[in-house]
Amino acid sequence: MSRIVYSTGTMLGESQFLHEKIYFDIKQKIINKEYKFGAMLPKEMDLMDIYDVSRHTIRKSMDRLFIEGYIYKVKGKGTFVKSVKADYKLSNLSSFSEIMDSQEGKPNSIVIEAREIKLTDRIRKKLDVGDVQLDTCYYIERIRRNGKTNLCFEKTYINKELCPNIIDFITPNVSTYKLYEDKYNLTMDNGEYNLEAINASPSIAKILDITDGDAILYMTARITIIDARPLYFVEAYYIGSRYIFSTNLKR
Amino acid sequence: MSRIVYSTGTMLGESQFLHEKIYFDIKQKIINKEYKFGAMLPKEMDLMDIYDVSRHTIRKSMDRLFIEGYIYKVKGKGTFVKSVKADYKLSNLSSFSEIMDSQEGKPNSIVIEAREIKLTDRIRKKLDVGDVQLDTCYYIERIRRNGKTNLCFEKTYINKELCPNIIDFITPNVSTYKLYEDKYNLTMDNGEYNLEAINASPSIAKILDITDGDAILYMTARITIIDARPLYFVEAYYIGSRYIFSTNLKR
DNA sequence: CAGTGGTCTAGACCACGGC
DNA sequence: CCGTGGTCTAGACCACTGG
Repeated sequence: MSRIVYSTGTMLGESQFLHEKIYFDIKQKIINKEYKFGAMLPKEMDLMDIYDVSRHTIRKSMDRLFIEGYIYKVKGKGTFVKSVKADYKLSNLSSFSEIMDSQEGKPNSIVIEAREIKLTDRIRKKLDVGDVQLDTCYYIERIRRNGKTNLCFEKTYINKELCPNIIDFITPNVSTYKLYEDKYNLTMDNGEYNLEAINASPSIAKILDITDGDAILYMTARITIIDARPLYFVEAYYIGSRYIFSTNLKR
Repeated sequence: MSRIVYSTGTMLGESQFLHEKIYFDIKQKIINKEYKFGAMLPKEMDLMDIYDVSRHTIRKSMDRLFIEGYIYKVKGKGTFVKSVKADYKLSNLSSFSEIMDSQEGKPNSIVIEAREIKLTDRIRKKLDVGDVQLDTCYYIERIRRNGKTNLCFEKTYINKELCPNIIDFITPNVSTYKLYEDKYNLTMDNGEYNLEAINASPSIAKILDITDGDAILYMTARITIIDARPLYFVEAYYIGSRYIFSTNLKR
């Protein structure tokens, strides 16, 4: 059994766990082309010797590399590096990416409104768990911008149960994301997204300072926490010519 | 150690593997509310007795239930059923879902064109692996419909290397999906999707029989096979008022 | 403190691919 | 046939939770 020899160069991550260290190390080697596209990785037995760990630990590292799209396996043959760059990590919950170079102008937002409102049936369906009866929720209306360019108009409906008094902390450029995580210790877990194309109505056009009928990417999403309780529901009107939604879907 | 007692009722799936049988069984019990929303599952030790298997096998079943969003775990406390229905299985590669009730009219398509074309630089970038030099690809132009209603106009660029002569098998309602899988034994693995909203150009409007300027959901996607080689690149113009794109993104 | 899930080991047998 | 990854077992120790 040899000693552990990890890749040199930029470290991708640290971990206290063997399987995660090995995952980072092999990922590093794939990125550094020490393991080239299409090539076969050392077989599990060899990796056991290389890292001086059990087979289970090797396989756990490989599982993660597989899920993230770096390798694939063929039973009876071996484990191979995918022939093209791949990182299937889903463009996480903040998955809208700007077309425009964000070199000039920083992302910022204008809060138009932040208050408690009565729930409509439509929104209640999105925020309700079933047994709890919600009457009100927090409502935030914002324009998101890049520098002085409008990007989208956004309405957010927040589950009051999960983050009481959150509107008291809302300021123009506060990250609601950070509020959820730090102030309320909530971890966002899943988002159900819907996207469609619509023509801007006169009122939306006015808010976004665009022309009536311009193409709008209308997105709704319900974001939930770890036990699947809805944290918030958001509807957003993205100016079509300024945003692209990107994602990876596996199999 | 007791004997295995599986759920009765509708079977969700069969498997030769213990971990998969247990996965199906627990999923069944969650759906049947034998394990209720928010409730704690039996601890791993108990599940080992219930199913008469080792801890590793139990944990493998639980891993899958976790990935698909049925359960969550809290270290030191236990494993719990998510409080709301959840199935995170990504709305797989055919993830466009119709708004319109598909009760009337069946999905069908009109092939406008199917031939071999020279690659432009733009398409080559999407289909190239790097070392191989592609000169041509297969090109298919289609209108997808539901009954007599147009849904989208679609241009597909297919990697010739992976499925030679595929255009000879293209007929109006053939499933290209099935061709890839059955005729060429290719398994689609991943898709990188981009979505944006645009106003219909005069030419697109004419093809889809809509009005100039109507909102269009313009989607491009590159679909790859297991070793990450691109199988095809597609660009599609979905009539905004008739389609919604839905997906789940985790964390 | 006891109880839970998370990590890790050492080993066995099987299924599939290719020679 | 051999070599590969896939399944499964039996057991150990650790880290976090809660009373």
